[in-house]
Amino acid sequence: MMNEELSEEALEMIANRFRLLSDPMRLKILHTLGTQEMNVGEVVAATKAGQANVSKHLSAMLEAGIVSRRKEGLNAIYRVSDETIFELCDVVCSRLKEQFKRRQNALAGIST
Amino acid sequence: MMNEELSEEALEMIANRFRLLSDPMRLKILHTLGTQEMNVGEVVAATKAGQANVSKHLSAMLEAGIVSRRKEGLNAIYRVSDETIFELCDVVCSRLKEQFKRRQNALAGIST
DNA sequence: TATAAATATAACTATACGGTAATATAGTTA
DNA sequence: TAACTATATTACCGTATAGTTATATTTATA
Repeated sequence: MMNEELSEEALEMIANRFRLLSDPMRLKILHTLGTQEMNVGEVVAATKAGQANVSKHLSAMLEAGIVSRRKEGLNAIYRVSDETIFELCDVVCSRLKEQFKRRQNALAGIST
Repeated sequence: MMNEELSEEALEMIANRFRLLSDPMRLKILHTLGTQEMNVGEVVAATKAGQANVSKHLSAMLEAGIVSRRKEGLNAIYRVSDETIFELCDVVCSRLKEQFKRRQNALAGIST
């Protein structure tokens, strides 16, 4: 039950999902989008990143099914379509906080 | 409450944590370790990867606090010290399954 | 002390990836 | 149709990263 074999292919798919989350700019875009819909220009403005850069990141996340897109006139309107993203970030964030707190406590007894 | 500012530094720390999980070999090592303790040689044998490669990956994850190490004679014995790793992988895995099922259903009505 | 074994580190290579500038592609409006 | 706007794509560059080979380091043993 526990130690199922994980195929190389499965490992790569999981790794690829994590890889999409392993870039600060993509995290910033996702955090900027949050639960709203935004067009590319709005994301560009909010993140202060280049248009091509934002577009490329959004395309990558679209292909992975992390965001979805709809067109409205000239605008491409994106939203986060995979809510588990936020769950993943929350888990990581909590863990990091915990970890730093533990390290801080480990240093608490040292005299300056 | 929801849309807190996330500093560049925080974004990078979170991204770095995801980056460590974004490599199939590291995932394989973590999955191999599971809840057991193993020395480097055992991990090398189980993963069929190079010794230097495994050692380097373990070092990176050690520094990040994902695994811990203890020495016993000649051996370096590692174990996963961050259980949230498995939680993260589970969430991703479930999401991927769901996503593929949805795509499969979307194609169900097409005549071959 | 010399040798062997387990692990870590350094140096190197090939590749992947992020950012940017320039250009292409729609879609809109005059 | 021509000019304009929003977005996407291409080409390129610099850097980061995974894997490998060779070597260093550490500990045990003859």
